Amino acid sequence: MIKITLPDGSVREFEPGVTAYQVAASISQGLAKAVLAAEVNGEVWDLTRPINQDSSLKLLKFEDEGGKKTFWHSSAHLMAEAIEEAYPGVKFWVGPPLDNGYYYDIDMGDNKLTEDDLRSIEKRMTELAAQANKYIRIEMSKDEAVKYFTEKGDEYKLDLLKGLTDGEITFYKQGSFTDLCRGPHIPSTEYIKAVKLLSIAGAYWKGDEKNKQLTRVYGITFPKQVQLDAHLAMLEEARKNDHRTLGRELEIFTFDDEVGPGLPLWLPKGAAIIEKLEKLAKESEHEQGYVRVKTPHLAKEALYLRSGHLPYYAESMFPPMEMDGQKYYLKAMNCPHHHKIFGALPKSYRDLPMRLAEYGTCYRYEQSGELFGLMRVRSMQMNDAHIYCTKAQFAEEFMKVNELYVKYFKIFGIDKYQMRFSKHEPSKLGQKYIDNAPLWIETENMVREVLIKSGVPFVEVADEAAFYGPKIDIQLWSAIGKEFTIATNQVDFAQAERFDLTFMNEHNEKERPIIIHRAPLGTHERFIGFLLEHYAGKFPVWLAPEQVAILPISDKYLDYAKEVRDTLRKNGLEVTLDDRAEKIGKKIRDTELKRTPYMLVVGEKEQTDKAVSVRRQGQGDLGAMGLADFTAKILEEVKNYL
RNA sequence: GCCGAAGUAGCUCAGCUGGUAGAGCUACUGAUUUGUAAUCAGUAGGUCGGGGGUUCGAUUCCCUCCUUCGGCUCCA
Repeated sequence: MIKITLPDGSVREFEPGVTAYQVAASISQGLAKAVLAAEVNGEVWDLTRPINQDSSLKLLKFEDEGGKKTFWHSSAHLMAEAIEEAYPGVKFWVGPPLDNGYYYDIDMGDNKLTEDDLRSIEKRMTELAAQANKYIRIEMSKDEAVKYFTEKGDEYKLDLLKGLTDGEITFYKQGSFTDLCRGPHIPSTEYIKAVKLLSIAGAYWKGDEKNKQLTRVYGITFPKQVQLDAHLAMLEEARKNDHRTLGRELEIFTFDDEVGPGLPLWLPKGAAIIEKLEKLAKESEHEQGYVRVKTPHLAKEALYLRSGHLPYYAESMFPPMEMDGQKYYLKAMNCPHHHKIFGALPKSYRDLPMRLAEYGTCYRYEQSGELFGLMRVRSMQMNDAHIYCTKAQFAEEFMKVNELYVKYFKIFGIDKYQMRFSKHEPSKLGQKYIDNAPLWIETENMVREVLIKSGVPFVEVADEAAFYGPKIDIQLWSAIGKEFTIATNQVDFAQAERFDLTFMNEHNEKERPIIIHRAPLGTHERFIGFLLEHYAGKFPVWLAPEQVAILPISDKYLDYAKEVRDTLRKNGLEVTLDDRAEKIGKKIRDTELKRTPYMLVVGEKEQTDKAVSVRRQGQGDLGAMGLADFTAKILEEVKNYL
């Protein structure tokens, strides 16, 4: 007998060779029906795989992460079966589960998939699922596997086999489809009741754009139709919170064909938000001893040759324009200009740390396919600053930048983010990264030490650094689940030398500063795009582009309404007056939809009492209040970033 | 840039297999003077993304360019 330990700590005894399914069945029939896979000693297994020794066991249902992943992985195989059946001879690369569904990368040969084809594949998948075919695990030696795929002429699976050794090669078969696969899988296709294929896309083989492009089909499945319906409804709902939709509805920004792709136009309300963000940043930076500078939007080629951007970054820059026999580039970043400012006057160690800040506008030639609303644009204004400091000051300066992040994220109520320590990739020195291995290692160690000391959780990722040094990126997710770097904090050990930047130290010797590039609020474009989604358009009072709307009951009270408006405006608030000849219900409805935080209803009573009837967006009527009291209340909220 | 899809009024969308376009909201005008999520009536608004082709005739079919969307690659 072997001992099976369940997550609640209870131990049950079984004959060796017992399967997780049998364990589930011994507990209850209902459980046995719902369970999809099992975690055996921390590893996800097929339900039908025999367990031969004492083990810990966790039964995974669809609701469990591992169960879901297994379910979708098996669904990918089911889709592959339907596709192979309809298009014999197509070759399959990989078909992994995702957080929401799965995909399979396929070399379709000369076949092309259309949306209509997806519908018929879906239909066939449902039919195949109903056949209740079992997913059968087959162990195979490497020689056998190589032979199988050589005969099949499948170079993709042969390529996968290269990385595998004997003993770890398994195949899975369901119905007519057999695939090289490590598994695990659900017991049978009959669990898959609801199928939706979401999209067709091209995906480069192994993610390298020099390779052939395969056809990637995205899909999602569920054990119940109602779950699929709910999922699709949720996607629909998420689309309503997409910053592109909200940006249009709330009149924040627009794009125009004649201005150009990726070049957003900020409408007055968008500009109002920008003003407030800048105010916050400028005040915060001022407190931390930053000084502000201003630099032009272009510069001669020589500047970017010196900075190293041209060799490493040219593809992302707009092509140069010729003037007076010189090439000029639109700036893709502010640092070279700032370095020139640092270098313009001799510096002493007493001047350091020197923190040069600018909301500089940069232009980057993003590939057309990458443009994405405000999140990925070609002109952007960065919450930029460069800190020039000594090695001894580095840790403290770096920590202070982190403090800024934390302060900002608290104000904005951002709690779901990931701090990513982006490192270089040694094999790409001299191509993607400046060729100085020891300096990379030294700097990365320095950054890691500071990060560990700061106690903020972070992940390390290779091959994500800037060309001049490692960086800390803050990753956030958009309403529709796209991941973005919102903020960045970069260490630069290369440019001080390239620009020959020095300061005189205490011993009357010239020394190079370390440079920190930092942009805690990223760019206005991406940050406001993110905020739109984060707040679902309901900006807090301090940040709202329209903070108060005054809604007179009728035009008899317009004079008083104007008085209220002017009083609030004198206090620096963004106020509008709805003087349309509409009924109050209509005015309220329209203002609610604009997400204006405060509505002030004014009529006979308010005029007599010098008062306002306050209505909070999303909350309803808060009752009447003296105008002076309301002004004090809202100013207090603004002051506290509420 | 690559693979796939789409582009009709300011917005959301309708327009069967080719016979030069329609609704709701918005805007404007008038009436209504209104008390916490839509008052009524009228008016205006589109070289159907641009260009070219096929056709007696193109929003509809074909080509091409532009833009947008879903991905890939890339990135703040």
